[in-house]
Amino acid sequence: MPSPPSRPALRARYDQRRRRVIDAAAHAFAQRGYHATSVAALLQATGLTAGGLYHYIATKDDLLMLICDELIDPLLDRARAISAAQDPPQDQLREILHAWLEHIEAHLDHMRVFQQERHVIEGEPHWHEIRAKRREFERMLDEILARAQERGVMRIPDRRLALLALLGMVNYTPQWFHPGGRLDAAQIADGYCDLMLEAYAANSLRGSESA
Amino acid sequence: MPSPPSRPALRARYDQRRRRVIDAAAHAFAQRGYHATSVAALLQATGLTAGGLYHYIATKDDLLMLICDELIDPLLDRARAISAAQDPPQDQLREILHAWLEHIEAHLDHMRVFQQERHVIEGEPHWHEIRAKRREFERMLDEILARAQERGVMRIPDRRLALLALLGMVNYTPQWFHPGGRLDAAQIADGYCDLMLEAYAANSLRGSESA
Amino acid sequence: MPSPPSRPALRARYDQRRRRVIDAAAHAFAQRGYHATSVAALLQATGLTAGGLYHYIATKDDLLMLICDELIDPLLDRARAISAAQDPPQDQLREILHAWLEHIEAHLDHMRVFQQERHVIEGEPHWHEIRAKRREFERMLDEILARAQERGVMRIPDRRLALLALLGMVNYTPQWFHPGGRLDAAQIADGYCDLMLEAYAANSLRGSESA
Amino acid sequence: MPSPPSRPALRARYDQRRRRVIDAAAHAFAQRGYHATSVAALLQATGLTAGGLYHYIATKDDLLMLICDELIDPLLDRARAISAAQDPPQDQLREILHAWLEHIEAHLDHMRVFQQERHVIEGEPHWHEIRAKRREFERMLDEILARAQERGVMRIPDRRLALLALLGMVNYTPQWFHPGGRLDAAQIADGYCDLMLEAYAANSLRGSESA
DNA sequence: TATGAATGAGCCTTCATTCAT
DNA sequence: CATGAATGAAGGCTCATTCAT
Repeated sequence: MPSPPSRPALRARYDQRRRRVIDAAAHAFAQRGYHATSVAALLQATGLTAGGLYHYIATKDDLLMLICDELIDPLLDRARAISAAQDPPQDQLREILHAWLEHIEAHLDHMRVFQQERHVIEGEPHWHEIRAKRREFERMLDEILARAQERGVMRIPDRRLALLALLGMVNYTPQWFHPGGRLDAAQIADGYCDLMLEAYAANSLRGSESA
Repeated sequence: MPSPPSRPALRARYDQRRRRVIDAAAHAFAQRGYHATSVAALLQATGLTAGGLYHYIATKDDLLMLICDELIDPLLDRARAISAAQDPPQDQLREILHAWLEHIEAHLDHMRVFQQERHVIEGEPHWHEIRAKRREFERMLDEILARAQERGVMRIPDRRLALLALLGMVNYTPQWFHPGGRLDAAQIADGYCDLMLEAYAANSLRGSESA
Repeated sequence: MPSPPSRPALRARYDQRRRRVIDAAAHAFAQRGYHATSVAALLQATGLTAGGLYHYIATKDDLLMLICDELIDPLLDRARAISAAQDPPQDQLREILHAWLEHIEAHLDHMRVFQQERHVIEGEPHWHEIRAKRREFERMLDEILARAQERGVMRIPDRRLALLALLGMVNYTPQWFHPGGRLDAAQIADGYCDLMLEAYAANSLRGSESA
Repeated sequence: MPSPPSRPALRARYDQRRRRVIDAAAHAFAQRGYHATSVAALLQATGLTAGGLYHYIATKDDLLMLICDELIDPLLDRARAISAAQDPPQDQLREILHAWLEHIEAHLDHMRVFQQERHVIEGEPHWHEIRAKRREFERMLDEILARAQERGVMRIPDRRLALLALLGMVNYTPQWFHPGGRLDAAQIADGYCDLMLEAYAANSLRGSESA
């Protein structure tokens, strides 16, 4: 893998082609799995030859990391922005879920790969960076729930479990979501948000009764 | 793979050893992943030799199917029993979640493997049987939700999404659950059950207001 | 590369076959060079298949180290014995040269490989051990020269240069020696020994004159 | 590889750059070995681009031949001159050794490559020319020894072995020589020359005694 | 019965060289 | 002239599985 060209004009073309390679790989990995996708299959999918592919990536593993990398950063940025704006926590929750599910919708293959190839990803040297970003994202979610509790908007018996339930339902989404289906990202986000807000509504009848 | 011994005394010992092989494999696959676990590693983990291992299994893939097989049937049986007994749907939901999470707790490695190695499992000829069982389980869950709706116990805006959310949170559990931790299977089951019941409570304040 | 069998009977057969592999590789490397000898060529030379070869070695590089390893130790042992026995230094020199050249004669291919593939060998992690042994051997040679000087048997203007000249002529030998030729190892050893003893004879005419 | 420019002004610049390429390659090959030095490394060392490099050479192998070619001819010319001038053979030996070791000193990298990459060089079609020149050089050395014997200046028990010993010590020199060290080319040449003259001195005491 | 040496197709990757731009 | 993306054959190596002993 030679270093990318530094001249801007060439660099742009290089980046574009590289992106195409990464997306094609994400699609193939999502479809058939990382291990079942041979480099030969990637060559066919990209139309490149063996040597050509390795202009854009260092390793088949590396390809996996590239898929994951470009996945996390943009979502993390949006989450930070939402978290920084001091909207009411229930609004923040909805916004972050919308961002998240739109991200899943936009990068469905990448998300599927990220979910499914944990063992490979965790074996990479890069892994700790990805995990750190993941944790930051989860911490922001948790803080929203905490603020909702503090402000009396939600009453959550076990916040850790609530967070894990939320992570579970969202992370499972790529496994069944298919674009153009009955539900779009926004509807799913609203569904999950309502689910959480209703479940832990501070002023629910049962909530009031048990108080 | 020679056929198992037919004399009962020998058959018992055979079955016991085979179970030990399957469990060891489940542990290794859960820890390192199916592809990263070589047959050689399995040999070391079981203390068997190459020839010895293949007395108990036909194939490495086959091992994966064995792990999955013994996983689904007992849970499916319990679910059928719960479903057949005509308890109130909210009780059925709680019972099935308890059964489910106890199953996860008891077969944590197997569950992790089942979740993580989808691509391999889906490539097996056996796969359609497993999928059929899986779908039966999900259908039973769905029917409980449907009955709860019919009887006015729950008011679910989108039952498909509610089901998928539930599947997501439970299926995600093996990824973070660790035995002897703060929460046991029963507590998690109750947490999820409450979450669902509260979220879709028919007589919630907000539910009534928005109606 | 599986670990070698521990049962003595099997171990013997294993060691014998392994030796045959190493010798065949040494021959091929000596003939065509390390890089020009593909693993496929090694397979043909040994009659093994790809997987079979890798029962005996870990790596093609490893093979090179095996060739070198078994080369140095026996000679070093003989040199130590000669060095320990406190014969007159001129006898020690002759003995060590005989041992050395017989070693070259007996392991001609290995020696050629060792001389010719320096760059590969020096890149190996094992390299520092080999270098240490090599240096010990050279130090023993140097000590013999030093003792010869001390005892007035030789008068050496520049002992370092004398040692390097000796190393040069012996190390060059594998490049032209061919078994069954006009000169055998003993004759060459004597030739080199005489060359050194005459060149630095303490009581030579010119030596005396210049003193 | 386009043909070099024919206009003299351009040709000079071309030759100069080409020389720089060859020297850089010699340095890299000497340092890391021919096979371990990729063309990419050569590009970095020279500052050229792939296309650029191939203006000056036809092939990576070709580069090796260029390194060797410019190595032998000048030394051979000097040797011929020394051989033609009918000085006493002991003076010729000294002169040729001085020329030789100065050549080594001046082209240390090239000499190292020539010594170390025998297998590659011998695979080249060009090889027979180089070998012919090499042999001519060795024949001239041998003739000097023969003349010394004829004239009674030296008494050499085995002239072939004496020649091989000399070739060995000189050819080994590039492996340990380092410019600016304790010994310069002239001192080494004298050391080797004295070594040979003393070893085979016709009128040595022991020589006379043993006769 | 139990062993472990052997199989061999297929894997990922490299790199000297070319040629459209 | 110069560029650097692309070539593609060949490389070393793996590993689930078999079977002679």
